[in-house]
Amino acid sequence: MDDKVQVKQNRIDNIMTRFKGLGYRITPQRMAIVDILIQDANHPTVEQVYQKVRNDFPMTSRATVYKTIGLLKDMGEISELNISNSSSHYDGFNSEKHPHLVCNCCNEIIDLAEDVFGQVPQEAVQQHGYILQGHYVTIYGICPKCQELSKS
Amino acid sequence: MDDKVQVKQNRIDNIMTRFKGLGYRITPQRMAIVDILIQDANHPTVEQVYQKVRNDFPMTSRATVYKTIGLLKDMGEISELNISNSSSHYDGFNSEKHPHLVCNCCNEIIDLAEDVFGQVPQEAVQQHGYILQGHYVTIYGICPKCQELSKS
DNA sequence: CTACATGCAAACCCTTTGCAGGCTG
DNA sequence: CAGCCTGCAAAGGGTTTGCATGTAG
Repeated sequence: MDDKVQVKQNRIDNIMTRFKGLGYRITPQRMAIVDILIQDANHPTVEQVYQKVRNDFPMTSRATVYKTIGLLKDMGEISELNISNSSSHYDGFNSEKHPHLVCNCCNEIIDLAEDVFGQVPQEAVQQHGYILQGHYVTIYGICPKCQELSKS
Repeated sequence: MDDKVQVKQNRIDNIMTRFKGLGYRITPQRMAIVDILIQDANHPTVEQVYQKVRNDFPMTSRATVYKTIGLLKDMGEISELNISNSSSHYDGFNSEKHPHLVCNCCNEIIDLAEDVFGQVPQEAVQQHGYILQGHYVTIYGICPKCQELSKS
């Protein structure tokens, strides 16, 4: 348990170091935004990040959230999930490495273990002469909680 | 070859019959839109469908295309691909059954064979108590044509 | 005559951008 | 003082909606 917390903290520190190295500044808001994206296992949307940052920094604007998330995306530190056609969700870890399980009812998004699909994408791609760059897997279903709710 | 054409034609006929059964009318424009979505293997966007319909029906508006595609989506006859965060692509066949291979360079989208992943999604989902409803797989890479182009 | 179909324009949502002012190094 | 950071408001792109008109059954 403490290990996981430590891993995330290290990740945040690394990101901040890279940030600095690229000539960007580390501000309290940015710290908070990065924190939310990495700590939060819920793959938040920009709006959700925005609301959370505002708990601590009420003056924060959406533009700042968008801009910071844009930087992190360009740095390859977070990835964008195109789960639905409305707003994008963001994953603080590499989304190509693990599938996502989405509840069609409450929209909960949970991470599945890495490498469930092994070499399958590589083999599938080679047949078509493609060079593999990544793969995204989204599985849809109904979560246990929503199954319960639908019974009553 | 002729088989494939026949399969698609049957599919179009079935959709039209369902359309009628639901109380909707079959108009030349709608015929054309359904035709494009089913015949076209390129997973077109609304804009692309719009442009194509306009070849035959220059007065067609975007709204009509959106509304017709909306109906087909609700009927479960076509599926929406959230490949990128910009405009949606539409697949005339069940997208849960086959992965898509997308070229990061020219944005070509091709269908891979069905069932590449077998029972993997089912197993992954059961561990979390979910009821499986579907899964979407998108694999990204560089297609042979773009590999050639980048060499020169 | 009722109900659906169409085109237009406006509204909407999410995201990006430009700009003026503020702050950091 | 150069350059990044912020908030605001405006613009942008894709999609949806309301309404008046048209048309099929």
